[in-house]
Amino acid sequence: MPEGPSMVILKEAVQEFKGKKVVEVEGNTKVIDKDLLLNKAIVDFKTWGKHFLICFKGFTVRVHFLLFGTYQINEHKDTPARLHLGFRDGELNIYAASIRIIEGDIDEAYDWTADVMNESWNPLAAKKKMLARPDMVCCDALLNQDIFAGVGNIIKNEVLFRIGIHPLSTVGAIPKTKLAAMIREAKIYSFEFLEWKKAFVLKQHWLVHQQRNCPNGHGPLTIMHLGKTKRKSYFCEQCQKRYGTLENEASLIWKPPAGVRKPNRIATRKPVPKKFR
DNA sequence: AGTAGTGTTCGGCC
DNA sequence: TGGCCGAACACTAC
Repeated sequence: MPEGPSMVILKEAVQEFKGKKVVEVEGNTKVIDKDLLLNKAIVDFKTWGKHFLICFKGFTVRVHFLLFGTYQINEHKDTPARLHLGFRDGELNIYAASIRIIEGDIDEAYDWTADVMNESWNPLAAKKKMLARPDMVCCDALLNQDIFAGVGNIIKNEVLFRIGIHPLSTVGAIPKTKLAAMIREAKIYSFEFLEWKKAFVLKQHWLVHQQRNCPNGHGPLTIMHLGKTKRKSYFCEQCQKRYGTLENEASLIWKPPAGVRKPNRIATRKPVPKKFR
């Protein structure tokens, strides 16, 4: 769900509700005054990076799906929705997402030039932002939503492999052609991601992300949690060149704690049989 | 069947 | 004041 292209898919999928009046508001979100939305018409749907935006006159509902969020259109699960919008003919259900209201003009709230999927995406602005932080490592730069809104861990790993740059290379030290390639590929890969995801063939195009071996035959990939973000990087030491030196290198390499892991779910729930969904 | 992950925010602590 | 860290969130493909 979470990366930018998935938000574009969602936006396209809900076009039938554009201009339609919300006639029912439910859900366990705590931050929405349900009466605020009731009987209001949806002016537009927008996306900014990983944000899905439901625009009303004078305010916008911001939806962020984080890692686990899901949605359903004209169908629903039996679990309570975080936000349910009912229309005269149809419904939109959002689960496990972060919801917020943004007051006022949405153009005031967002820098559209930072969104790799937006027509206002500005590569030069991205270049400026990166060169303002020359010591930032490339894996952090790509995940920085102020610079590359919409880019997530998959796109990060694939872009760095495509351009042959080691994730711990610093932004200021890589050749300018590589900097340009990084910015260019962030957008190109995002749109390829979009098409592959629509065709349900995204995973089979991954060259390094969640892979074991270098696609160019260099043997096992290196897999480490890197950068301030500590997100998993998959990369090939031979294909991806490292530039620049780091004073604080140790702090940018993280190992997950060994030993007993905590359960990642609080309660188990029996899956609902498909025929009841 | 148990686990890791397409992510961000928040409070607490130095 | 601010950076760093862990917890929380809560779904599902593999």
